Amino acid sequence: MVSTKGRYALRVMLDLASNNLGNFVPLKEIAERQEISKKYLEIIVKDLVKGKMIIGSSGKGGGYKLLKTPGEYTVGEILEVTEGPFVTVACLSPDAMKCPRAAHCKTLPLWSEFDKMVRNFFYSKKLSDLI
Amino acid sequence: MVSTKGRYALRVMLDLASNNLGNFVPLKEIAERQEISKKYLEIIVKDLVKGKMIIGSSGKGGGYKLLKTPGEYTVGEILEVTEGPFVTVACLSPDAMKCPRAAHCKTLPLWSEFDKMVRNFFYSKKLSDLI
DNA sequence: TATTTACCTACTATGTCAATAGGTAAATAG
DNA sequence: CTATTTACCTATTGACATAGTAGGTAAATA
Repeated sequence: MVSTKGRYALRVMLDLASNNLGNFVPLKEIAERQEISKKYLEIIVKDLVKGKMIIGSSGKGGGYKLLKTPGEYTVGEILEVTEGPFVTVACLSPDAMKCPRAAHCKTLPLWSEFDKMVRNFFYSKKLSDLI
Repeated sequence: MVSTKGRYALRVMLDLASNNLGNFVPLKEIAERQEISKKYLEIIVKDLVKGKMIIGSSGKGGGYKLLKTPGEYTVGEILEVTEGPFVTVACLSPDAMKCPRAAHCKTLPLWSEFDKMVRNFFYSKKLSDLI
């Protein structure tokens, strides 16, 4: 299940890509266009800044801006920056304790294959594919 | 994210498929073999019974039994019976209020395509593929 | 200096997950 | 007919995540 955080992040990135005239775009404008609470978006863009997806500038004339062209972003990296690593099953989480049943678990290969498919799907979609 | 409920359900079904000698298998045995709390499994098998995946019989000599051959179950139906319908994004949930942005939403087709892929993945896997 | 913007810490209501607790009803073996 | 075994039932709980809100400070510009 993809949460609002990841979905909104993608919409922010798309909004910036569409209104990308080289200028900084204030979050207020994005919030209005996307009809999402500005307060909540603050949390999300913070993650995007930390993950080097966008850059922010304070003060008058400030706002947010993409760091690369829309073709250079994948949907996968945008989602991972905001939602954490793609792990559809706890057994496959990097920080999960090693399951003693893993070696002979009949279901693990299924989850592993699924995980791989999901990752591949999102990493093969570019931000520019959605414009 | 697939929860323990769905994962355990799949393991119960596989356990029944492997110990399927036509007899009823007591939950206690399944719980011991799978190293899962019997109490928690009760909730899960209840869903499986309600979803017509298995049948239960009380009293001595009782337990649970598959209703069909392992080749006639898909992983998808087992997961849906225990975890509810496959919906990776709230916007696509059947009981979600219709989003007014849906018509011109740039991201909706992506989620829709993803959902379809997930569904197709799990419905093309048979229980017998995991034995 | 006033205004606009990002950026920061903290808080909260609601819901889901992953169980646990303590029973009742049904079926069979002796 | 009684004891045992099994499924089946309702309710509760602690921990955590989700989806925000509240109220500020710092930075940059006009």
